[in-house]
Amino acid sequence: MEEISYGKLLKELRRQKGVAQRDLAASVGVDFSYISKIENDRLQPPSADTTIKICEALGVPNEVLLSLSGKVSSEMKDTMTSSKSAIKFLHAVKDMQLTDAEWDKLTSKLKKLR
Amino acid sequence: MEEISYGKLLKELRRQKGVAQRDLAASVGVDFSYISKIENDRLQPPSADTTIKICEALGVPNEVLLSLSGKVSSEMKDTMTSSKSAIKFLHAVKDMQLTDAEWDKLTSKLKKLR
DNA sequence: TATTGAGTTGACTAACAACTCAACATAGTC
DNA sequence: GACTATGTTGAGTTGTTAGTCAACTCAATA
Repeated sequence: MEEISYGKLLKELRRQKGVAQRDLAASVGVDFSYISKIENDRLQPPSADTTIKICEALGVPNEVLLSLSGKVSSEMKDTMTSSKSAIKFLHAVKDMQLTDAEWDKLTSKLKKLR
Repeated sequence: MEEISYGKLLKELRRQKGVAQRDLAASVGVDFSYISKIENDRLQPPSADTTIKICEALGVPNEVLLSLSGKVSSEMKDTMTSSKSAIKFLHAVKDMQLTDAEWDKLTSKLKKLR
């Protein structure tokens, strides 16, 4: 089950919406040539923040591209490293190597926490 | 409840073991002057990888200093961004702004998952 | 008092991330 | 066949991270 690259997916999404690289770049706030390189996988995926803006500009959920980018927003990093308990959790999680199903279970447990 | 700084704790741990900065630095693989600056909080805590080496050199669990460093190993980052489900979890967690107690609860739920 | 061991400090740097800028190619259209 | 819209490429830029190097201080000891 090959995973599609960030670039290929971005190109596909952008074309689906019928948006030009320049227009997308303008609404995201980057140079259009950067978009080109990203789409052709010449560069690493953009920062989490830029990816989020891209998703917003294209009207797709952030997660679509974020999960392919392998990046975490600085905000997110702060959330996860702000307390010892959070870091302990991270370690436990790393040691367990959760499956997707387990992640989902954990998310629902999380929501029941309040 | 003031939290001790990374530097202060490192200095304390190192002295407890009776190790000189130069010796610690040598076994970690950094310049000894770097250790000095870290201990006096002149620089930000080292990378997660270096912190782990420091803990190993001093014979204390990684978590002791890692939790104060506010950093996440690249390995950890991979764990957290490797799947869409994990990323969904991260978003849910960010939105909730968990307390320490809640993190601990979540960790115990995590352990009961298997 | 010279030397040795330990720690501190300022200035500098290498590597990387996340881009920009300018030039060019290519296809359609007036 | 010039003009326009779109995309690609190479080289360079900016900021940050994670340190290094050389010079110094201070205390103990031979």
